[in-house]
Order: sequence, then structure tokens, then C-alpha cells
Amino acid sequence: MANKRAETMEQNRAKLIAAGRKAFAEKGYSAASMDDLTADAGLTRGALYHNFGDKRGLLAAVVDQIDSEMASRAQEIGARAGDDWQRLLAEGVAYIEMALDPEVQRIVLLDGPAVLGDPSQWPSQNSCLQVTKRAVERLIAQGVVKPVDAEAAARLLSGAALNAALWIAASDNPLDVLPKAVEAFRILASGFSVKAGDAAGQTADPLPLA
Amino acid sequence: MANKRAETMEQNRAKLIAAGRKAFAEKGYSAASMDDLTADAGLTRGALYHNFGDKRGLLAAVVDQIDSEMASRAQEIGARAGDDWQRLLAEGVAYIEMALDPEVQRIVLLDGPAVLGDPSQWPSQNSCLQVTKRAVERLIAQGVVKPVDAEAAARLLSGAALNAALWIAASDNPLDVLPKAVEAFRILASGFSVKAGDAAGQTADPLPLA
DNA sequence: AACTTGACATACGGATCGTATGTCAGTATC
DNA sequence: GATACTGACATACGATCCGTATGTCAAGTT
Repeated sequence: MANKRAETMEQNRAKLIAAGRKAFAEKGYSAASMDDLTADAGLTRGALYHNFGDKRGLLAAVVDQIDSEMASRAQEIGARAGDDWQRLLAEGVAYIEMALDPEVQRIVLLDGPAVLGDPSQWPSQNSCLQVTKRAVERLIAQGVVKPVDAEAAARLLSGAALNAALWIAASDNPLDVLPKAVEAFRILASGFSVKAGDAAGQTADPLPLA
Repeated sequence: MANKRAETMEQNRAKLIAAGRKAFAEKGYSAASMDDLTADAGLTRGALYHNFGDKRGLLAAVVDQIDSEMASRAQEIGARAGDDWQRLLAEGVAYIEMALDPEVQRIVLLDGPAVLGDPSQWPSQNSCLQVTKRAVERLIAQGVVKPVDAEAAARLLSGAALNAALWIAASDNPLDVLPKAVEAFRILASGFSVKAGDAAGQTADPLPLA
């Protein structure tokens, strides 16, 4: 029981991140008030500035948490795929589906890049990109994917996926355009495959909804 | 000379948009002060709120102007391509290169989506997307591109291109990663082509720098 | 048991946005 | 051609909101 201090501090950090996550998702970064946010967590701005330095610091912590959750979920889904190529596709589709969550959209896709800059230079190193990059590297080593720059491929794939999600969520009937986007993503990704038209007929996949 | 009123008003609008473009590019949307911005244009906030409603309105006008410029430039470059497939690739590469401009990055790619929401629902209708979509539709009609949803394809391609540009510009030596990104983009896009590996050996293309 | 540390609360200053009101050039009406 | 009116723009004001500087009290130390 020597560290009761660190324990409550950790709890307060978690409370603030949770409150920030909620406020940023509902009101957007700039419209979210630090006074309201901290009061909602049962604390004051003093706690916030002590723990995170400034408003950006809290956003960075929130983004880091969500990003980690997304990456681990994508890996979890990818692990159930048949081979590594299907795994890459499954992870990409998983990103599309996860990005339909308003929380992910608002915080990670819109406000995150605008406030914190390019995702590839975030303190979290953007776990999502890392996961995709490793998958591409495996496939290149196996000769399944053409020998492209792994980082470039990962950026393009995740960019396409996340942008597709933005489009889906903004559309009138998301559930109608989602399959179109997923099919187009599979076809597009097949450009990296050495076997032509590899993923064309895979649309009947049972997609686990987020 | 019956309309001296409308004339000066049009000039003032142009001045404000120009000043906004400069301020938003240099300081970012939220850090740009309306007082400084309008003073820089030789006016006051009164003019701004009368013409554009609020700060978002000015950003929308600025984004619309830049977006239009980008689209016309992409079409101009695309028109010089040999066939329609090369045209699609050339336009995509043109977007990547244009997105290296800090003004485009900051205003159109980062602050624009964060403040105004999804680009496909902007009042400008996002001219860039329209151009790409039409190119895809032509290619599908010609049987050069697989029969995918044109809008989905356009969204994925532009998403990949713009995201690649974000990555390039944030990297340490942009001129080093640009060819990697362009090559990966060509290979990725070949996934939409009915002929496999269509664009693989085209990296020696003379790229007109922005 | 007194002292020190540091996590957090409170108070304050500076800055910014949006609105409400004022003003004057340009235009229409007689 | 003089007067009334419209509206484009300037000015003044109130309301937040952020970040810092200072204060306070519990937790750990000697």
C-alpha cells in the first residue's frame, strides 16, 4: 500500500481520458470545454493541466487510447483469416467498419490530424499503420505481394480504407454503400497482389459488425 | 457605372478570401485571428461577418476556391495523357503532387474536413472527387476498368492519393519518398484495371512539378 | 512528529468570437 | 436635383475559453 498516490493519480488520468473521449466525440475538439469536461469527471482544470500539459495533450492521450484499441481489434480479426493475404484484406475491411463509429471518425480521423498533425508522426506512432505495414512486409517476403515500399503500401491502403469510411458514414444510408466500398477496397487492394484478380469473388464474407 | 456598390463588394470579398487563405495556411484555422486577418485585408470584422456569416463561412469560401483550382489543374494535366487509363493515373499523381503544397495540406486536407465535415458534402461538392469519378466512369464504359461502383472507386483513389501526400510532406525528405509513393499508387490503382500489372513499368514518367 | 513533496483547486489575465448598434456612401423616388 | 432609404461596413460590448500563477492539503519521508 506504499503507493496510494500513484493509484489515485492513475484513476484520475483514466477519468479525464474517458471524459475527454466523450466530450471530443460529442462536441468536437474545439467546441469541447475543459471546464465542463473536467467537471464531468469530478475534477477541475488543475488536474488536467497537471496530467496532460494542455488541451492538445489530452487529445493526444485520447487518440492514443482509441488507436490502440483499433489496432488490437484489427489484429484480432485478422488472426482469424485463412492466409496472410486474406488477413490483410480482413484488417482493411475491419478498419473501414471501425471507422463508422462516430467516436473514431470525429476524434481520430477529423480532429486528430488537424490538431496533432500527420498520424504517422503521432506519439502513438499510429498503431493501425504499423499493423498494416507488418502485414504487407510478411506478404512481400512470401512473394504474394509485389515488391513495393511497405510503408507506402500501408499508407495508401489505410488511407483508402479510412477515407472510404468517412464517405460511408456521411452518406444517407450507410448500410447500403458499405458493401460497395468493401468490394471496391478488395479490388483495389488486389493491385498489390502478384496474382491478378485475387480478391474479386470474396464479397460473401461474413462480416462481424462493430 | 450603375453598380459601383456591387463592384467594391466583390473586391472586398476577394480581399478577405485572399487574406483568409494566407492566414489559414500559415497559422491554421483555429489560431488564425479574425481581427488580424481582416486588418491585413484593410477591413474589419464587420465586413467579414456581413459577407460570410462566420469564421466557418470564410473557410468554406477559401476551400472552395482552392478546390476549384486543384480540379482544373488536374484536368489540365490529365488532358495531356495518352489514353484514358493513363489520364486517371496522371490525375491521381497530380493530386499527390499538389497536396505537397502546405497551403493545400493545412486548409483542404486537415482543417477543411475537421471544421466543415466530410469533403463529399461540401458546398463545392469537392471538384477533385468529381473529376476522378468521371474518369472512372469513362474507363468502365470502355471496359478498361472493372465494373465497380464509380463513386467508391473515386473515393478510394483520391483517399489513397491525398493520404500519401500527407505522408510525403510530413516525412524528413519529401523528395525521396515521393517516387515511392507514386509508384505504389500506380501499382495499387492497377487493381482496378482489367489488364493485370498495367501500370507497373511507368515510373520513368516525366513528372511536371507543381 | 515535523517536514517535504506534489497532485490538484482556485483566481486571474489575455485573447477571441459573435452580436448589437451606429454610420455613411450609394441608390431610388418624386 | 433634393430627400428618403437601403445596406455594406465599422465600432462597442458581452460571453466564453484557454493557460498560468498561486494556494492548499493529503501522502510519503526522515
